[in-house]
Amino acid sequence: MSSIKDVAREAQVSIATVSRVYNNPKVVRGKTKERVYSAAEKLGYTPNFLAQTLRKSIVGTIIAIVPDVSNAFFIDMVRGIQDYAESRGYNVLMGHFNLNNFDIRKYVKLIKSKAADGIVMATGHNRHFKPVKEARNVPMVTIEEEFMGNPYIYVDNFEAIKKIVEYLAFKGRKKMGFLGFKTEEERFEAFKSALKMYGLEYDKSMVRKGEEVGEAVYNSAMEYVESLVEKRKIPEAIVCTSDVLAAGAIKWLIKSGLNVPKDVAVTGFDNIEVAELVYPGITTVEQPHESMGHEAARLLINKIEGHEIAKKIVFQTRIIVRESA
Amino acid sequence: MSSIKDVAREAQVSIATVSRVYNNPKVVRGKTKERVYSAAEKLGYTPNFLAQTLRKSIVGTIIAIVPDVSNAFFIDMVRGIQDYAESRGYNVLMGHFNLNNFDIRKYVKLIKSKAADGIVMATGHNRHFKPVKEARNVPMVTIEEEFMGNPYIYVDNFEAIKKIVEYLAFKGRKKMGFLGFKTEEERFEAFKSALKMYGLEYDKSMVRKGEEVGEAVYNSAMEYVESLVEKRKIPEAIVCTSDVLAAGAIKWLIKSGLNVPKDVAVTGFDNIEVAELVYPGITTVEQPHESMGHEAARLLINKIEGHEIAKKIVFQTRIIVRESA
DNA sequence: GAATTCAATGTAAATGTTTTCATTATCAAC
DNA sequence: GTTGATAATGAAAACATTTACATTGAATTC
Repeated sequence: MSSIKDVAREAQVSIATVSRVYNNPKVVRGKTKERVYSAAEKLGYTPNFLAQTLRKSIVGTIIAIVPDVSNAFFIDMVRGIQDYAESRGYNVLMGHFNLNNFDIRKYVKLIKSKAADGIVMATGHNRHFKPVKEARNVPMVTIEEEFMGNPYIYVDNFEAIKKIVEYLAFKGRKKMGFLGFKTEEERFEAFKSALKMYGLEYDKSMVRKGEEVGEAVYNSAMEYVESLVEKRKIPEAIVCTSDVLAAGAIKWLIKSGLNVPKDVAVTGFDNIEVAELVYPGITTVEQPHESMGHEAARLLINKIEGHEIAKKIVFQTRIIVRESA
Repeated sequence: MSSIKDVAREAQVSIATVSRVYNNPKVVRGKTKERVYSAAEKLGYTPNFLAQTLRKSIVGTIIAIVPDVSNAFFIDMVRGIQDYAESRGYNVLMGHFNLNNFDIRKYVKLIKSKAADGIVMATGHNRHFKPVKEARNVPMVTIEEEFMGNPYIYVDNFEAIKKIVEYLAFKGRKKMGFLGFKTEEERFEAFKSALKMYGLEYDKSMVRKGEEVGEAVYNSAMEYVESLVEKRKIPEAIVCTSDVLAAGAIKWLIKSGLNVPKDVAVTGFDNIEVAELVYPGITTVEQPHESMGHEAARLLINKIEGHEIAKKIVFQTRIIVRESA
């Protein structure tokens, strides 16, 4: 690989001039520029990124940490992050983690060692991670939940679930079940509080909150439906905390000879492709994943570059009505 | 940020010794090591990644380029890449592309500028990208198809489709349709050739090959089923080139009052979560996405580190039988 | 006690840039 | 033809490391 020195020699100028041609071309004479360009072309020269950032001490890379869950909406989020980062000239380093052995220190180290400038962490499990002192001064933005006092992007889960329950209540459904995970406390609280708000009875036996770690989403839905059928306590509606759960529930309800939505209405959360793909299509809450990623990256990069940024950005959701409810 | 110099001063040793403590600890005396460690601890020192790699001229970063399509299996692939890269101490930089305006030169530049060491490109559209001369000596491994003579990871599509057709023929299905995309030439050829092999008739009116670019997968399935129903030419089986297509087809078949699999059997490709999630579950071909990513990363890193590597790795597939066929 | 080894450490060059400051070239004005 | 101003360029320091080579000091051998 040829370096700036080689180009300088070839073009018969100093290395400073070559550098200027790339960084501040207007200060160098047209003819000299020509010489430098053709020398660079001839030698196949590309400025060395490492040397550049070492000298300028700004890296231009952010880390996106997403959970080790093949959930379609994380891709959209990552794309949002990546797209925006690119528009600001930043690269995105992929990080992912297993819920059961996540150690953010690995990523913090990348920041401290100047391999990257900041972190976007996209997960709904922040509360389960203990704060690490090393992460004190690391530029960080989280999605879904706050973490260590950093700015975060947030979807109004409470309002979303309230709207769902309201919609179902409006359609005349009274006995409602809930299918979600233990970690989704906010959504569950919203569910109970919405029931109360609309004067509906809360029946604990129609609730399942699975362990997120290591439990297949699909199995959770299956077991839930099986237990309902066994107990002969079929709700008129089931509020699910994801489209995948909803799809699973629908499948097993149909298999059990029940009709969706006639016997049981089912709602999802996320509005991922699956919601449109299954039959009946899933009525769900749309989360603007890509925009969320976008905003997260924007906040982070602004923070990295020393601008004042918002402490919290709340996204509102909307209900997408399909056939399942 | 404190540098090696500060640590050296604090520990009263030369910077070379500090460096050795991190890179070759066994050559430095226990007591000295102690002093250096505690100085580093006190100053919160982490070796500067940029300076390290600049000096050592090995970066430890690979780029993973995936299509700008939220297809679930790309996540698995990326995870495979990331997982393996991590095990070898490499970082993964995310790249993605739009089919209609992809320019690999952007990523090639990252390699030339030493921001990364090599590229894994995961797409089934390589043949549509024109070779760029800049990419000549860039370490690169592609998934699904060859590109510019680079090593690649490959799934035996021909064999896979043959097995599917065989399975359907064995189940007594005679009139078969095909739903895929124009770019999936190999799978289509396999379909036709398998029909011939089993003495079945090829009916062009039961084939749809959509334009991949810009066309929603879901719509493609819908239009396909609608046209079949309209023409009153319902095949006994439909071979789809992805699970998403299959799910869409199933949905519209059911909506049209047909029974899957009784009236029409439907098969997918990929074995992504959706295949399990919908009702009826989709009989499909499993592609080992994660392993493919894994292997791709392995090949690439070995190449980067100068080892001899295979020109091509072929993965075999297997049929996963569910309810749809 | 001098010579020999070898372990531990230090010195300084090298990696490829950017940028400050200094120098030289160019040109207009007198 | 000086002078002065300005435009163009160069020299060298700085960024934070690693590492080949040199030096020191202690232990071992005779």
